This record gives sequence, C-alpha cells and structure tokens, in this order.
Amino acid sequence: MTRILVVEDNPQIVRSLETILSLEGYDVLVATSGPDGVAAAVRERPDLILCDVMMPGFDGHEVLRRLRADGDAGLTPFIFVTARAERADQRTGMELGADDYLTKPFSREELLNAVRSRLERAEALRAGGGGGAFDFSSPEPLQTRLGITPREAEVLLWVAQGKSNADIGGILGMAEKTVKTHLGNLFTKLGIEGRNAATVLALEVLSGRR
Amino acid sequence: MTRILVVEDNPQIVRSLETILSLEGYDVLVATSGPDGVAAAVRERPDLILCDVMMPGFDGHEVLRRLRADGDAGLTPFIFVTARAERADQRTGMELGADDYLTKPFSREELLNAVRSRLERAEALRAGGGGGAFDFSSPEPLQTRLGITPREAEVLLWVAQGKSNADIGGILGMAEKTVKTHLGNLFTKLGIEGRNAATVLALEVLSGRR
DNA sequence: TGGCTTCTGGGACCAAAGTCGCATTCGGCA
DNA sequence: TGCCGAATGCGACTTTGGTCCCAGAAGCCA
Repeated sequence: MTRILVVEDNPQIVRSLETILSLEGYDVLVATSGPDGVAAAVRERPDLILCDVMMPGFDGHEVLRRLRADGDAGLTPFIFVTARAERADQRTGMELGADDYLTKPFSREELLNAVRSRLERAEALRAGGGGGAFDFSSPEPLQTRLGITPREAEVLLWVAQGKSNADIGGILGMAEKTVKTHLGNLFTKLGIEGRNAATVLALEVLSGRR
Repeated sequence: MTRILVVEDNPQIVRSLETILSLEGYDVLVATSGPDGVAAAVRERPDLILCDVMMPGFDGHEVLRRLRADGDAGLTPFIFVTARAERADQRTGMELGADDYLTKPFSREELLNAVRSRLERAEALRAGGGGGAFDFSSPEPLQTRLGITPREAEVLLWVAQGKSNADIGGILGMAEKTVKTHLGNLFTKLGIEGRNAATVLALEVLSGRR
C-alpha cells in the first residue's frame, strides 16, 4: 500500500486531496502544521509527502529542511503545494531540493501526474540505482556545460520539466517578465529558438549525453 | 574540411546557401537537379546533403530514396529544404527517414543550427556507436510505449524535435489545425499539459529510459 | 571611481499555442 | 449493412510565449 503524507492546514484542500488520492487507492495521512508534519514523516515513513508552503508552526521550507537533515526521511519524494502568488521567498525551496511544485489551483490530473511521476522516479532510483528519467536535482550541470549563469540554469531546469513561465516565476520567486528575460538571453546564448529546443538541449545534458 | 552538397534548382536559394555556408568554413558543392544530386552524392561523398523537395528531373523524395538504397551514401545526414505551402505529399519524406526539414523562409541561424546539429549527430554515431542524442529515427517506440495512434506518434516525434505546429503540418502533409487536434488528443491521453511536457515524456521514451 | 556582468522588472506588441465544438472521410469489423 | 475509431479539417476564441527596448540595483574587478 502506498502511503502519502499530506501536510496542510487548510481543511478545504486537505479534504480535496484526501478525496482524490484515496479514490486512486493511496493511503492518506494528514498533518496540519509544520511540526506535526515532521513528526509524522519521521514516525510513519510515508512513500511521498505533499506539503503546503504557508503553514502555522513553521512553514514548508522548514519542514523540508529538517527532513533533508534527517537522512532516511530525506529521501522521500517531496512535493510543495503552492499558490502562484505565494513566492518561494529567499528561494529556499529550490535550494533545498524539493522534487516538484504543484501550483494552486491544480486539477485532479495535475495532482495525480505529479504524484505518480515522483513515485515512479523514487522506485526507479531504488531499483536501477541510476534513475529512470533525467536528473533534475541540480542546475549545476546545465550551468557549467552550457556556459550560462546560475540563475539562467535554474530557469532552464524548470523549463525542462515542463513548467510554464508563470509557474517558474512562482517557484523561483521572480516576476514572469524576468523569467522571459532570462529565457530570451538563454535563447541567444545557446543559439536556439523556443523553449522546446531549450528543453531538448537541457535534457541532453541532464541525461549525461553531452 | 567539411563538405556540404546542395541540391537545389533555384539560383536565388543556391546563392544564399552558398554565401552563408562558405562563410562558416564549409566546402559547398552544388547540383541543380535530382539526377545530378544523386550522381554528385555518390561521386563526392559529402558530409551532409541539403536538398530541395521540388525540383526538375525527379524530386527530393526520389533523391533520398535512391541514396538510402545505395548503402554508403545512405548514411549521410540529409536535410530537406521545403516551403510551408509545399506539403510533403504522401508523407514519403518522413517515411524515408530524412533527418530534418528546413522550412523556407529560414534564417541564417536556423540553417546553421540544423546543419551543425546533424553533423554533430553523425559524428557521435561514428564515434560512440550509440549516438550523442536521442533516437528520432522512428515514431514506433512512442506509439507502442505510450499507447497512442500512429499519426499521433508522428506528430509527437516532431514536437519533440522542436518543430512548430505549422512546420509539422508541412512535414506530415496535414493542416496546422489537424496538428493541433492531434496534440490536444495527445495531451488528454497522456494526462499532460502543453507541448513541453509532451517533449519531456517523448524524450524519456526515446532515450530508452522508459 | 568607472566599467562590467548578473539579476531584476516594466510596457508594448506580435506570433504561436491551445481550447471548444462540429463535421467529413475511410477502413475494419460485428 | 451499420457502427466505430482513426484521421482529417474549419472557425472563433483565449492564453502563453517571445521579442524589442529600456532601466535600476548589486557585486566584482582593475
């Protein structure tokens, strides 16, 4: 049985998540504050964690930080649930290595996709030892191999994961306009046209083929 | 010295291609008809062939067909030069495995990008034996592994290579509207949003990791 | 101090992508 | 024969993406 821990204080969202996830056969655990979330994660060892950014006690970033420090629980796939307006301040989310960001409002399909893909990825990591997909854990390879700036590399990393400009702005804590500016510079530097070509290039790098 | 064979009857375009390519240090050979093109390709063994679709003698498709049958010359990177309006009738271009399509009018950058990327790819094939990028040679893996229709797989294959809807319509011989319809169906079937996410999925499959 | 790069944003504007609803053709298959 | 899925096409519309031009703040280095 696959167990998912939901760390979220808004009852509306908790109910919605519970409904969707249980219908898919997942076992749903709930914690309604940061401290409770950390405790539950350590105690229950869920297969995946969905965590809101804004919460009482301490926020989602702090939850992630503590879990990553924990070692064992630090390997659990971790997905942030965030509104577009809520900027990931100080960009701590990214730097701490959240596996994905789910932007509110999200559809049933978006939620299930994010959950499934992260579970599959974790599974592949355990089994194959190398991974079933690409390594999105760090923008560093993109920066060094493509000769771009750190910020550009971060933007590209999320573009290559299929995020929209608006989402990326939310995740990295910058305006959508700024995302566009970085992308424009990126296109020029890399001599390509369009985010799609950028995605292909990035994935070539991230798959270790360049 | 890298040698490029241009098979094109329109003097305007020949001049333009020659100017751009020689400036980049490529050695440019020219043939102005299908038969001449085949003869030149077999005799000169260029490193890459740029070939117009519409031509006297026989057309670009026929040139490609004969070269592919030839064996040795069949391995040379082959890029079709085509106008958006000229549809790849009977979709023979795709089925015969042209490496890329360059849509008129094209910019200097587009031309050089296509040429460079195909040369690099051929180089990687000779050296590494496996390839430096992804295997775009057939839509079949996409079809079977993702459970989509043949036509949808063809569309996806070109989306994953960064082509626009209009270009894909030209390449596959269908209206842009139809490309959009297929893509819409694809998004629903795969449970994703946007061509970028589709690209990531497709590349995972084409990299042999799924 | 002066120049350089990086990162950040705004406004205007055009092009491309994507959605919704509807309709036709064609080939298998019950 | 009649139905169905696959493939194709059109129109109208909304949303993103991308470009051009511009400009301020911060940090590094000669």
